[in-house]
Amino acid sequence: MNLDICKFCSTRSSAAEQLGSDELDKLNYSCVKVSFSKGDIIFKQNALSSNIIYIREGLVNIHITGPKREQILKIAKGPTYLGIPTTLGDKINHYSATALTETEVCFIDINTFKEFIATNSDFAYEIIVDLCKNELYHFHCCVNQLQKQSPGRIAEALLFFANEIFENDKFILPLNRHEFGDLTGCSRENVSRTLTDFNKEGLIKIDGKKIEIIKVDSLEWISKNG
Amino acid sequence: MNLDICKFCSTRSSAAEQLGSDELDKLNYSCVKVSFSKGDIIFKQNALSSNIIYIREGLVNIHITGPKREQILKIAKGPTYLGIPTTLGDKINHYSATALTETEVCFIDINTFKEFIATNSDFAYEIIVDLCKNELYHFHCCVNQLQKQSPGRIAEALLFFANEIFENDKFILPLNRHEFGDLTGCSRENVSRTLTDFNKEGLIKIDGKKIEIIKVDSLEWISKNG
DNA sequence: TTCGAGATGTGATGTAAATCACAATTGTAT
DNA sequence: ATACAATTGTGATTTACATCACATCTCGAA
Repeated sequence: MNLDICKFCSTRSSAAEQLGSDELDKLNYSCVKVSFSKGDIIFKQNALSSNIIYIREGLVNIHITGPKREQILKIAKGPTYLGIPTTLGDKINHYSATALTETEVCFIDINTFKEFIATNSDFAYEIIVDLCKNELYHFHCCVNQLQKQSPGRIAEALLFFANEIFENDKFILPLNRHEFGDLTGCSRENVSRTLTDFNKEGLIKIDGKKIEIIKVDSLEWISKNG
Repeated sequence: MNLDICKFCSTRSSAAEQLGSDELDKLNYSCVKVSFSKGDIIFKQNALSSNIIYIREGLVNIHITGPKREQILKIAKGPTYLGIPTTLGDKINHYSATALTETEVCFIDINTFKEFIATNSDFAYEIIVDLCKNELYHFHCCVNQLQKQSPGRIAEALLFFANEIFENDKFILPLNRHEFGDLTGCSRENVSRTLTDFNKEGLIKIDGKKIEIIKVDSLEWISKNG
């Protein structure tokens, strides 16, 4: 698999041939590639950050410490950028990022990034569209969480994993029941109960973390109207 | 008051002197200024859009139709841009915008906007930071709505109006109780009750829509921990 | 294998807040 | 002013869901 899709990595490698080692060091510093294992913290809420994060490959849990419990804001899936608003803005991470799978990450220096934006308007456009997706997600999230009751939110989360993350009706949930509750705004117990209900009604099949969506339409209905 | 702060309006007026009337028409079309009265719909959810909206002056209610009730996502305050992700993305409005006060709006043609981004990287940067603010707001919103109970959400909304919108502890709420509930995810009755509670406890003073924040600290505490 | 810790399922109970119901108040047009 | 509609306040009832409590299951370490 070719993971060398980071714009800054490619820039570096093509430019490297014509550069002396001092300049090469400087450029190396502008994009550093790091691997994370499941459970590793990529960056922490409230910490200072001067890098843009490019998730090359892997699933990442984006979460914050809420007044009562940990709140999962979203599950990010590579390839995607993280921390652009933070790093362009007040430089303080407004959320934590934790690897849910083996994850390949590029840390891109802010100045390198800014230069790239300035000389490449298509890229700026691409980023804005990417941020757009986030914005839409959050609009979704807000309505979802506010108005639907728990079965609706849980159904939506299941469809989200099937459609957006795994692109498959059969998948292994990368969260435990507690974390699934942190994502959907439910208690651990409520998640359990609702999943077994869905199971009994034949909407899904569960075997621990292995989940199979059976009746997509019914789940979609619950997600929209439940 | 000088309202001519729209980048595209200024471009037009300075360029206009050297242009023939055909070219002028074309440029006029690229940025159209419109006034809205209180209650007017600026654009509607699900409608097609090929314009970026620049709110020059005024308060705008950003809302969507949820499964159960209308949901207010945020109160936008000019000067600010709206619809950038929409117009760069799938061109369908993902929310409605309704004027809460007299509002001055520029409708900017997408091509004009794109050209401007391409030739002005500072501007792209500015927009990304602006979108960033939105993203942060929504993170806030999500945790807020999910984990706090209603007094906390209502306290936060009151502080939001005082600090962000009116920059004054005394203000006239631009929403009725029902709409205030749509913003905070509460029923009309719950908003009433909570506000009278706050009033009785001396945290605020209410006279219909006139609200005065008395004990900021207490409200902040409730907003954070309530 | 056995053990034990963490994860999960499930019933009983408590509670925040929606809903229902109606009264009181305010605003608005005639 | 009068009438009527919309908004707001407040009590009573209902309900979704959290919390509590405890049983069961899973899985890794000894």
